[in-house]
Amino acid sequence: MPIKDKGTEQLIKDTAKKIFFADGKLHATTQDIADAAGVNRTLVHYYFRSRKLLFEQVTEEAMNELRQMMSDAFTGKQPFKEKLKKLINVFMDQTIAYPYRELFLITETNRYNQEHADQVHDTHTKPFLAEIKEEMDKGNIQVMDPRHYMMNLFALMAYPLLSANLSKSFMKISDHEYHKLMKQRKQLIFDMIYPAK
Amino acid sequence: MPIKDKGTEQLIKDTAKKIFFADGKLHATTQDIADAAGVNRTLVHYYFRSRKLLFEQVTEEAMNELRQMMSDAFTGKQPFKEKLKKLINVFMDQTIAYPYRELFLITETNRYNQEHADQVHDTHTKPFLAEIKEEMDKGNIQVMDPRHYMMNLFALMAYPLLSANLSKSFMKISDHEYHKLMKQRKQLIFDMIYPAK
DNA sequence: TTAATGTTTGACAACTTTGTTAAACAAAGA
DNA sequence: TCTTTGTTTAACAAAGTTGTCAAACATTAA
Repeated sequence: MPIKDKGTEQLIKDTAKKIFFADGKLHATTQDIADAAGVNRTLVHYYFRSRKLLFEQVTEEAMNELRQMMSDAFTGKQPFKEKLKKLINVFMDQTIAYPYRELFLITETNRYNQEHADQVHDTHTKPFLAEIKEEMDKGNIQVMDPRHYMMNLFALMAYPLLSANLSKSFMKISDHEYHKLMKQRKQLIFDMIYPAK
Repeated sequence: MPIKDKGTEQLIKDTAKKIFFADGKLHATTQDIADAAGVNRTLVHYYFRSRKLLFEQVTEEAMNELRQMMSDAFTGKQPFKEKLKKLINVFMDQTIAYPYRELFLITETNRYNQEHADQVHDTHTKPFLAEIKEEMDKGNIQVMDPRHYMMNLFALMAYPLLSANLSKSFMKISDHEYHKLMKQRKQLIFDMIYPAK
């Protein structure tokens, strides 16, 4: 009995992620994905049954990665400052590799009148917000609604990479220069969001 | 001779903008647009010749709006602080009305291997960056690469509205509450980016 | 009223994209 | 070897999307 080959299935999924999350080609067809993966398009249907199911699986896994990142960064007993550093480090690395991941999630939920958009089931955000609140009470960070603090953090991390092409055009920055700027942002964001006293 | 009717043409364009920029439905077809506008799909071709030309026109106008906003906010002799307030006010209002406008521009340029993505021809960004630099020299705002400052500003304004559905899910915020948070952000962003001494 | 011009519609053609099927192929156990 | 099971392919079918056309309709000038 032949071993069920995980190779091709994984290849298709990884290629789809590359096209959606890294290249930002949200309008890619199953043919585009198959071509990029170097396989026959029928295999997409063989492994995933339909385009929609492939999309759902990719979406689901991207959501899990997001949750996992939150969980990894915010469990354990290190001080808030260290957790924050870790979060920025991991999320920025992910966003550099996959700048359009959130964009994909957003457009996919917008696509079908956000029926099942609400069931996210994340258990780590609440403790995160609570820790932010504590840190404000301690006087370590600027006082505001912790939800604003969280939005600011993710905005500063995600948006410049998301809008890279637009920003490069407007500010006339070369690819090389832009990359250099992005590398500086981990530290810069930390300093903005957790200022030295 | 009948007057060339600008009504229907404008209606189609406005509807397209509503679907793309406000609803974030980037995969909308010409049929979707025609239905939403309540007109026959053939009219889309009558007025715009092809789907691609409609898209290009919508893209072009969105880019012009962005440039216009920069120009409006950054010409004149008011102090930097006032210009900044004005920019935040106008851009936030635009982004609340059209949260997905930039997202549309980004995905459309990603779609066709960014051939003509570079020709933005914006003349207001450079003076803007220069004014930021001046303000840093005066000690009024935190010293960093002015381009980072600009990216931070736009990130803080655009991202929370862009990712509203995602944020609402993760933080379990209702539509009503989210709207309230967004209204607070004009002031909050100004305070972050131009802190009182 | 009639002619001219612009607008709107439905029917149809062309093309693209998705999904299905049967057959060929490959690997491994009996 | 032969059978079984899983994998890959090409051909085809179905659906969706875009684009064209001729005819109907509306408005205004002559």
